Amino acid sequence: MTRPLAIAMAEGVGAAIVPIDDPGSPTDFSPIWIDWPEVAGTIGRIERDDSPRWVWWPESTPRALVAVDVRPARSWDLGAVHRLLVGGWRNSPAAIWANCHGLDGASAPEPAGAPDLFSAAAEPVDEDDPIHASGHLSPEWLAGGWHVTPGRITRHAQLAAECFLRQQELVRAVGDAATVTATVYSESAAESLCAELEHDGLPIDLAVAEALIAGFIGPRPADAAHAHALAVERDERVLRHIPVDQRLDLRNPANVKAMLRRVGIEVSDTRAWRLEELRGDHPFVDDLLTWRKAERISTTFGYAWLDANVGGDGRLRGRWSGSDGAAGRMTATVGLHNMPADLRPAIVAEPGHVFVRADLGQIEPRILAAVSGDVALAAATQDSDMYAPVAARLGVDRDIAKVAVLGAMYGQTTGRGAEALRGLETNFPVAMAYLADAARSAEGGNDLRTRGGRLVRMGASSIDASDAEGRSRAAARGRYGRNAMVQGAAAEFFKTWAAVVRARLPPVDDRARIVLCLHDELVVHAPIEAGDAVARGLDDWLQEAAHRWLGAAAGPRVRFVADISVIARWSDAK
DNA sequence: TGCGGCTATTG
DNA sequence: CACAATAGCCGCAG
Repeated sequence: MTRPLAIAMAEGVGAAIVPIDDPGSPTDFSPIWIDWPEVAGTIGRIERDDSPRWVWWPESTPRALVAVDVRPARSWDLGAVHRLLVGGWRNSPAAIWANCHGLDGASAPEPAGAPDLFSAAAEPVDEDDPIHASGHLSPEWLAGGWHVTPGRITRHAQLAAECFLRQQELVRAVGDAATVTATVYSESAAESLCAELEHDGLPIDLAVAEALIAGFIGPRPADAAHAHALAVERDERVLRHIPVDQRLDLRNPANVKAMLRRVGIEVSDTRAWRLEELRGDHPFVDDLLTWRKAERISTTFGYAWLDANVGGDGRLRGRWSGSDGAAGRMTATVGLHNMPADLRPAIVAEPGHVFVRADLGQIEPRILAAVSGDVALAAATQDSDMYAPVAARLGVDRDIAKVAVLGAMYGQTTGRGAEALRGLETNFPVAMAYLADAARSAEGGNDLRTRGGRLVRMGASSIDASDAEGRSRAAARGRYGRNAMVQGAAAEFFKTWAAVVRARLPPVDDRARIVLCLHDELVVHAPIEAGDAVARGLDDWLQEAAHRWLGAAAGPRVRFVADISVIARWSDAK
């Protein structure tokens, strides 16, 4: 049994550790205090000797540990568990505490702000007491960060220990305890990974990046005036097609629509995919689409983006979240998840290093086979291209089968795939019923839980079926819920894989690090000589992750596959 | 100044 | 533009 240790720390002050051995009264446990100079050494030694499960409040503690070069293997991230249990993205200590104590988050006390007419009569608060009279965590106490003391840090650790024991009980109450506990561990590991991704950053070659950007918008402007002049010049190349007295703002979609009408083109909106077919109708359209591309680079992925997010060490850094949003996928800022493919040649491994890139093949339909327990669909996953056997069963082309399967998971009701949907229902009735059940439940406003136990909240009443707008909202909820069960389980599986890779990389080469997670893709930065071993590892560790993830609940055998390559730059992958 | 609409990019 | 995300700019309400 891995020993749980609650930990809280503050840079420059020290760390408090509270052993959690007895579920009786954790706040009575004797805490261990470590002064700042000894923090890295002592915690590193405990990690090596005992490998405990560290229990912590989210975000600051894992980041503080990475900053002192401690990367614990096992954790129980109270924020990750809270998000799993109650859904949504909140992970503040106040919200975690409230849920652990059966309190309504809405009744939480507001922090006392600047004195005004109404707060003048408020009762004085004791800033040394963490518990408010309402039972919630005291906002004044939480806000007392300016006065960080060993006593206060120790109290944080004790409160974390208390929440851990409550969360353990809540986790046991959610579905299959082994599955949910396994998810808690991998979700917590993902939070550690997020802290590490923020710390390590993604290698980027600045010279290559600048050259690529220059290809779209020209060389770096000397000053603001020059930048403005270049922007006017770019605008002019599009507006030249419009009479001078009728030129409008290219950044205003309504104006663009009006100018399109001026050149004889009538559209309901001006999105690129719609204008693409009209490229040949008038040169204005072609120049407009080129302008849009350049404008996007200029505003979102231009020189300012490099200046703001690339460090002096040539690493691109953004904020990472282990489970934001609806179904619990990882998210990242500053374009780490939506960088245009055109800029990817700038993501280059450092000298003496390679990227080992692996992406899961057809992850969502494979996950659907697993979570639904559909034996026929699981049989199809034995093929490295599972759409081929599905197409054979349906008697349609592979592309039709693929669109139909994706359509079923997204809730599509029209188009090419809709006809093949009936074939899916007769050949894979278990999987289709699983999706239909999720959709029906969500339409009615009922919350769902993913296989790993994540609550997917609908936040809507079931009385919406009276009018057209209400039916439309209900249908949207149905599509959302149907997809969340698959996308969410896929996210949980991906994080299981990432957690295994994170745990297994150091023995192969402790300089090999995960530098990017992209929903179904992992990028590891490794010394050249470790590249092949890491590549073999990624596949082995995928099988290990599949074994763990599938093993936690009964179901047919499902095969997972990955495409793995050892490359110098991100864009080199197929 | 905050928010919804529109747009672009990715999985 | 099915499901999800981040992020920029614009117009408009307050």
